[in-house]
Amino acid sequence: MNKAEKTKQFIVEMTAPVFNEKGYTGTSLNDMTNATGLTKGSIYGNFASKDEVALACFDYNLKKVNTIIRQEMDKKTTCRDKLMVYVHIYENFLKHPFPTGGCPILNTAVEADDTHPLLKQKAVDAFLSWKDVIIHLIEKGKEEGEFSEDVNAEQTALTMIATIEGCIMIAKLTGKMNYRNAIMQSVAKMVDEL
Amino acid sequence: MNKAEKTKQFIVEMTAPVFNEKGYTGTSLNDMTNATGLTKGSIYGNFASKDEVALACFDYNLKKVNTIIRQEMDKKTTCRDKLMVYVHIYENFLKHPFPTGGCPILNTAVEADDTHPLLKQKAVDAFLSWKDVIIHLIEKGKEEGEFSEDVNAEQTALTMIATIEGCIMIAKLTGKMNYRNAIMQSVAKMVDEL
DNA sequence: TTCATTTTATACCAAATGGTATATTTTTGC
DNA sequence: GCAAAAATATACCATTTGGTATAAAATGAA
Repeated sequence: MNKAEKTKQFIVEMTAPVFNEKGYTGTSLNDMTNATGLTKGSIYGNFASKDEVALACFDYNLKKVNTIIRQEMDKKTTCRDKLMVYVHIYENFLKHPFPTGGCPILNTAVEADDTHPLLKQKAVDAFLSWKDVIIHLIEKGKEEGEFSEDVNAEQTALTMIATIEGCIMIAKLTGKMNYRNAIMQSVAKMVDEL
Repeated sequence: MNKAEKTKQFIVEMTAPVFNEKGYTGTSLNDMTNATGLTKGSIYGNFASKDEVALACFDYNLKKVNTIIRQEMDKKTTCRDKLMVYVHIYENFLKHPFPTGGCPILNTAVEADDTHPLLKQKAVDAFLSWKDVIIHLIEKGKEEGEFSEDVNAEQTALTMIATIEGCIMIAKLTGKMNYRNAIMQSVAKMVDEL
């Protein structure tokens, strides 16, 4: 990894939290120079535009979440326990190196309507792949006799994600940890009843 | 209602969808003059700042949602049917005069972190009052023997709201109506099992 | 109808925005 | 250790930002 690649990585690492907190429009080039300590020229020497940095930051933030989830899932053996990882992670996400500003999918989905199609597409892809992970876990659980055969995998996946994302929004909005715990308990019940 | 009040109302009506779609930071004074056809001077003759317009727009958008919900609820008699109103409204919200850009609570919650405290406070208040409405409906349903006594009203309210908001986010992100329907079906099941 | 008051438009402001051309420094292969 | 290449900083650019002073026009009570 040469200097340029290191700096590129550095810029992403330092600005990713800012983009996730303030959003694409809310983050200015000034914010980016402040976060990195670099100058505009330096940033534009490594990236073609603000957009390009924002896209790289989304990937970085998403990868951060996905790494945590995969790590925790690998520790579990049953499909039910693997699904429960979502509950446990969001129940005490302070213990994990979670991206500052919350879920990048939620943040991007809400901000990037028609204004930032590339960013929105990344959010769509991330959501669909998350849904697939859950669906496959449920189908595998069915095959292995862990879950009931008449569980609707896609509906369950969609509802789980919706509830978790809503939970993140509410927790961030109100700051109430017991709200978050109550909602995640419902998700746990949902997984239990599969 | 004199001219000034009419214009104020007009400005809010025309800019409310823009604020809800593009967010506070994403909406410029230019957007506001375009949406209204008025000039900056005219807008600033009726409002002290962009903030003040944004706050009025949030109230306007929220009232729009709440009016629809209250109207539909008044048509129902049982607590279960009243709770189901949320399901039916979001299942085919195209039939209702829903604010452009989706749920103002969700949009504001995600954007207004620490940057716009007044806007955030409005979102918090709106959320809490929504939660209270559901809690009261559940408690009333318990009293009237409609729901089981051991239902946790607050947990149910929180989970319902989380799922609905997550549903709105997913529907807007993917544009898939069947995703939305699947999730709302889960909410319906939740209300059914009370 | 008049005239004071309110409402709207014009023309401006400083600051911040995203971006770039160029100069300077730092790496890096030899 | 040195030149070529790459990375970074400086200084600038046009445009847009939120906002305002002031002039023009519309309104409304007498």
